[in-house]
Amino acid sequence: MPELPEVETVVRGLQKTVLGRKILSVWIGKSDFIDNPEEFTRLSGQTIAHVERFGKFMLLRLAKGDEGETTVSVPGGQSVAEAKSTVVVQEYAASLLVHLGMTGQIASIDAEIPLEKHTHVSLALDDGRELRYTDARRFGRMAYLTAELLAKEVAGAGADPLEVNAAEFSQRIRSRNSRIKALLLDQSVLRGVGNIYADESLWRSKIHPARVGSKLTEKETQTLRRALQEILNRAIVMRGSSISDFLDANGEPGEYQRHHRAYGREGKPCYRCRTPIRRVIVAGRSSYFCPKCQPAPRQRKSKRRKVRKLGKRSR
DNA sequence: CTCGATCCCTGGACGC
DNA sequence: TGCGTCCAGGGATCGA
Repeated sequence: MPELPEVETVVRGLQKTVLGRKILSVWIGKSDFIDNPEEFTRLSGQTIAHVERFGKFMLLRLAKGDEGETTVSVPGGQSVAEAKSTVVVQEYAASLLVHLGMTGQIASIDAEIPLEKHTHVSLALDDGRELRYTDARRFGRMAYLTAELLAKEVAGAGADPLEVNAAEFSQRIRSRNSRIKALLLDQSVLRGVGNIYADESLWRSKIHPARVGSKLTEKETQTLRRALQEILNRAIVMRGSSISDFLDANGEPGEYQRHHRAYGREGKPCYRCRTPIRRVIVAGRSSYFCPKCQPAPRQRKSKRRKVRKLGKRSR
């Protein structure tokens, strides 16, 4: 499932293959995962001026006509190179947003190659290739966004886990009464973390997934932050995790799945203490953890039990 | 605010 | 061989 490292890997691939390419025409198959398929005709004639990642989203920034990225005007006299490093760039009139969901793949493919069964969008490019989006389960999402819509889209997003500093991370986690697993998965807390890297970072920092954010110590919180960043960075280097069917923009699988220490390892020995890894559902998601290294929190609110007992008695 | 449940969707695993 | 069932999960949504 594409999370931050997988999306980053795909983005880097696209930067090598589609940057500066002009979109000549648009083909759409099934469109129920597209916000506004009728707007996609606007893609024709536009040039892919920039490709970036925002959490688990990919943003293909578009420039009108034949202008390449080097001729895009940037407000405030910033150079394009500088603008790239800012978190949210707004100088492009429109962007194509792509979310890979569970099974989405996007890649530049030779136009001669027949469409795959679950290819739903194909953009003909000016180099004889096609930028194709393929997604069997259609849990992904695409949208043609004006600068205004993009601003709305990005408004409530959480911090980038790779850039967030100690103070902000602490504030975002320790101010909440949700379980840490839920917080890590919440894209309005941190953008880009999914089930795999949440479990991996919790295992690494020896924190049980059902611990409550506000009850983590500052030390634990910072250990978690460092673990998360190290794991994400390492996973990016390894081109992501290929479980199920993740492939990068070149159709290559990643390697990081070989380094998973918790995710998907139910019943297998913990790499630290040999205790069998367990799987529980937390925040509605499978959560893999070591019951010895990651001690469970003491009973969460006994509110339910108390209310019931007292209620019966007093009424 | 926080929770769990439900839905979306299809391929793959599993049981018979 | 084939069919039915269950499960996976990111995110939206809804009721408690």
